[in-house]
Amino acid sequence: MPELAEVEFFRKRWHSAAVGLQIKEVAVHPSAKIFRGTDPQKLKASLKGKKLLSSKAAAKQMLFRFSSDLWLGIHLGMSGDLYVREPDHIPEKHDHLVLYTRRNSLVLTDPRMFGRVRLHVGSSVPDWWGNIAPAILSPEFTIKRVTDFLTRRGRAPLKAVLLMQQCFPGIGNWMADEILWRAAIHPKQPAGSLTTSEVKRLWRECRHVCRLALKKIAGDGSDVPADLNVNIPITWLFRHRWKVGGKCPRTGTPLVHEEVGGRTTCWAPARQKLRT
DNA sequence: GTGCTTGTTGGCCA
DNA sequence: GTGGCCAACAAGCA
Repeated sequence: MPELAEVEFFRKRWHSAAVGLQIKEVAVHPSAKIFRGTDPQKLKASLKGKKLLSSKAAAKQMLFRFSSDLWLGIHLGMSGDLYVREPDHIPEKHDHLVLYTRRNSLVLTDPRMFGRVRLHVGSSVPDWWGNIAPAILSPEFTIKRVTDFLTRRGRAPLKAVLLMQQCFPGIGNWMADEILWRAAIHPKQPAGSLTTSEVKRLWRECRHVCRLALKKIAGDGSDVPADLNVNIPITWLFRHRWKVGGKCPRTGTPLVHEEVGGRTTCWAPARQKLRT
């Protein structure tokens, strides 16, 4: 499930529940594939007794910092979820990691196990964290950067290119469709064929969708919204894209669904025309 | 049973 | 070496 804003939502949920608290006990599901590359028993032994100091999110990744230079990196894959439960939570079928504090328990659940958990020890962030591309809302995400990337991936459909994390960190399937729909560009349009003004529109809508998604999904302040997605306005494609017979909220015309770039893609043909 | 699913990676091929 | 495409990973849901 999680794209940029959902990831931030999950980070906040763990953070606000347990920042400053000590991890009294840790439960791991030793055979869970999300621990690939990391020894779950070592992770368990390392985290026990440590205090959660801070956290951050970038792209679809999260990083939780604990005392003693310990860092927990989490990627939620397709179906991962972080939630908070009572202090005596008994792990359920897909709960692969549980961190117990005196007040609650932090639970990582992921049925499909496309997610990933890793441990890092050191005084600074792990190398892989530093390799995440500049955030879309950062000054480094420039029109030139986008133009160069689209040129390099010139023959690929734009939809597929928007999913590439090297340039568009945090964008996933629904955000890509939302951006293309707002920018009024066809998902199959070859990335290298965009006009200057189309690239500019694309760049602007990337930033716009990221900004609004963070606000609506992850919340404004330090508070965590009660639920994911409850605040998404009806004017977004998001609210219509999975409905049978769904209509474009701007034109009222039918939406279509088709696989583009290996992913189910939704668009409004009335707004998004393919240029040849 | 069938055919999907908000992600990423590695292998193949041009 | 680079870029484009696709299967694979695994489990649940309609």
